[in-house]
Amino acid sequence: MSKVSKKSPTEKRSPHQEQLIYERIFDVILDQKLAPGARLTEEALGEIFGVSRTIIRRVLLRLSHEGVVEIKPNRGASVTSTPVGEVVQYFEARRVLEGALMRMAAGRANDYELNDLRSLIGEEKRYYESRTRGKGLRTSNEVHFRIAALARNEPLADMARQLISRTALIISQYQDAAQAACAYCDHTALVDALEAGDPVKAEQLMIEHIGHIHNTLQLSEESEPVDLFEIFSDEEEE
Amino acid sequence: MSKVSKKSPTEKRSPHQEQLIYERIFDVILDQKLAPGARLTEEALGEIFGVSRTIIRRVLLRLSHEGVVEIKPNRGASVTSTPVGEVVQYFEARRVLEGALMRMAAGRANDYELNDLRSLIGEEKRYYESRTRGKGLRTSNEVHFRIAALARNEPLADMARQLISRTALIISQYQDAAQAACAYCDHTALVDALEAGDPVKAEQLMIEHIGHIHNTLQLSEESEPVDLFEIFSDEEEE
DNA sequence: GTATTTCAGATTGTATACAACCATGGTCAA
DNA sequence: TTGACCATGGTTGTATACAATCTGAAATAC
Repeated sequence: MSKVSKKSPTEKRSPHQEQLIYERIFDVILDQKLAPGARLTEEALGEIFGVSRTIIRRVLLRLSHEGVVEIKPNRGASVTSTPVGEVVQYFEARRVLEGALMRMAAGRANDYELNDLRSLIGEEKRYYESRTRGKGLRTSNEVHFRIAALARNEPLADMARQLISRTALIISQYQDAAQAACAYCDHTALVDALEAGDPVKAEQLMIEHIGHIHNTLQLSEESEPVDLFEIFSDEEEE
Repeated sequence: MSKVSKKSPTEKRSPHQEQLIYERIFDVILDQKLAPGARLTEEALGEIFGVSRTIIRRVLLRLSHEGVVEIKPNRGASVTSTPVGEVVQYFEARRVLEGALMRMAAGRANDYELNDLRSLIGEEKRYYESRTRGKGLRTSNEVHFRIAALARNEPLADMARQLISRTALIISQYQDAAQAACAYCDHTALVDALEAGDPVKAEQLMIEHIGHIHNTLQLSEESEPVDLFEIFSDEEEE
């Protein structure tokens, strides 16, 4: 009864099936249909996607390596819940990495790539205006992915990709849907700076843009998993 | 007959067995006992370490995710061989990342951490003087790991770790054993800069240090897998 | 009534069986 | 001799069986 996507026999044994499952799970998490902390049991996922636990296990392993899910020994996988205190580190990391990439990318993009980026930003705008949260967030990521690729440094771009994906999870955890509106305005400015080819300005804009995203988050600690020890620790000692 | 390390019954089912196997394989690669391109068959490794292919598979998956081995569908895993042309990207990536980390770490280390680093560098020096190549390389990595940790930014430090490991593989591929001598001199200067707390100077030293390492590599393309197309491509067109 | 123990259900950990696939070498025809 | 074809051995891909482990609740003792 819970078979969400019973595969048609024709697409069985597709070589990308693992990739597809990976994306489906990640999408569901970004859409907040699976909240941070939610458990991902292997058998259930296997049944949903019509494969054995073996495949699911590999997908979960990959997701865990990218920090999107956490795997605890004998306890299985659950969607990563980022403590408020660690959020700032991820945004600092993005400023450092994507700032550097932006500096390297300035002036290196050809017209084709720039047009491509601008049309992608148009798409992003439409998603946000139609309140399609998950899709918008993913398109926004794609913009950052492509900018990272323009620096022509595979290892750095790979790391940026990881970091951007990981941050998307944080955003979906801490951002009110209403706040998500204005990312694409910044993005247009970023592309303009790339075209102009001023490395210092380009880096500065990226750093500010990431700061803007960071500022839209509601970093209150209310619904955090409570640490009872911390709460009671200094009650009598003062 | 090929059972290298038949486990004693007492250490069976150790929770770290996977981690141990991971390290053993990585060590062997860094010691150049397994050259780039060498195949790693699952069954053989399983027999060697006394576990089933299941475990080996996970280890290989992890190694591949870190870029140390390459897994091709239906063809299995082999030690990654980095083309000469990509080497420069890895070193550029390290300059960017570790430079930033060094800037962030400057002045943040306490005396305990500094002493720890200095004694580690002493160890490193001994390994290099006694011509223990693999051990020396790994200790050298450890110095970089710890410096990265001093910036107090987990995500960035994690990425630096990945990059450093990956670069170690490149070094073992392209560096003559004889050239490996002088890393620890630079390292002492790095620690001094951290203690002094001058971010700009600290970053500059790290960038230069990584440049030094890069310069010791023998980046000739002799034993590279030859691309016949490239060789013959412009012969008649000029 | 509280705390401890114990047991059942559910879930993950590992090994293994079998299917799918690829590479190699040999055979045969041109 | 060259090229295509096919068979075979070895290796990976996937599913599944069983063992180990954890969780939670009921039962028992105090």
